[in-house]
Amino acid sequence: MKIISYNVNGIRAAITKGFLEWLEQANPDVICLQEIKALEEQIPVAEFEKLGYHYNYWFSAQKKGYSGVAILSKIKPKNVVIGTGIEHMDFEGRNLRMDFEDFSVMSLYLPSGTNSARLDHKFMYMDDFQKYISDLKNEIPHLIICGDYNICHEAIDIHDPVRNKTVSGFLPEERAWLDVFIKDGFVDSFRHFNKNPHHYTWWSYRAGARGNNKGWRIDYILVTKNLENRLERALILPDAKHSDHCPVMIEIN
DNA sequence: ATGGCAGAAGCATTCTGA
Repeated sequence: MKIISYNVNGIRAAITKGFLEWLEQANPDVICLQEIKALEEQIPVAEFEKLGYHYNYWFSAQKKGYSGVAILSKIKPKNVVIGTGIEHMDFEGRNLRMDFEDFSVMSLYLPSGTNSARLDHKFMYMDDFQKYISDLKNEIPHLIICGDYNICHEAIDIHDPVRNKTVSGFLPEERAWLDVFIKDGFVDSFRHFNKNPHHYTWWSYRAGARGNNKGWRIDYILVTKNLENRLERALILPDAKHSDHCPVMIEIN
């Protein structure tokens, strides 16, 4: 089973850049999207149906054109959960889950900390998300959390760890949170197979950052440890260029 | 230390991103 996670930075803009053709080629069974920046009625959902994605769920933010996540699946889920049930984590459309026979797949868009108010919100989200997942693992022991965590884990996950140590996304407190979150029961699927530096999933649009590979690795597919021995592959797909992020992928048996 | 680019709303410019 192939699972992809992709922050598309606006699904409509991504489609104008060939996202649908890419999706047909990549052909995942399940794709988790973040930053769809659209309401369901603004999205050409029939195009996804044509590609075999018959189980599509879109969770938009209350604010038009902002944030929002989705999961598209070729496989019928047993159950779908929209949001966490906690208001401050749900009003911006950041969390969606599909339960399949022997594991669940979540699409997560963790807030960014662009200013001090948003950073406070991000930390609150992180704290409550950690508790939410800690409880959820009792109910759903086999869990795959795909998404944009807006946090680089380690120094090798960013092109310039010195310059960015006071920038949200690479703050010591954010990195420590992600470190504990992972160590408390998850495997970072990409790092399970690849320990090398210079692999990123987001680049600024500015100053030729992508061409110079000055990026950050902030998109992850974390799987619970009980799924580790079922991982067959994990890749970053930097050739897909419909967004300032690129997709990440796993194959799991 | 600063700026640089892009998507979307809604129609000029503002907000947001990380």
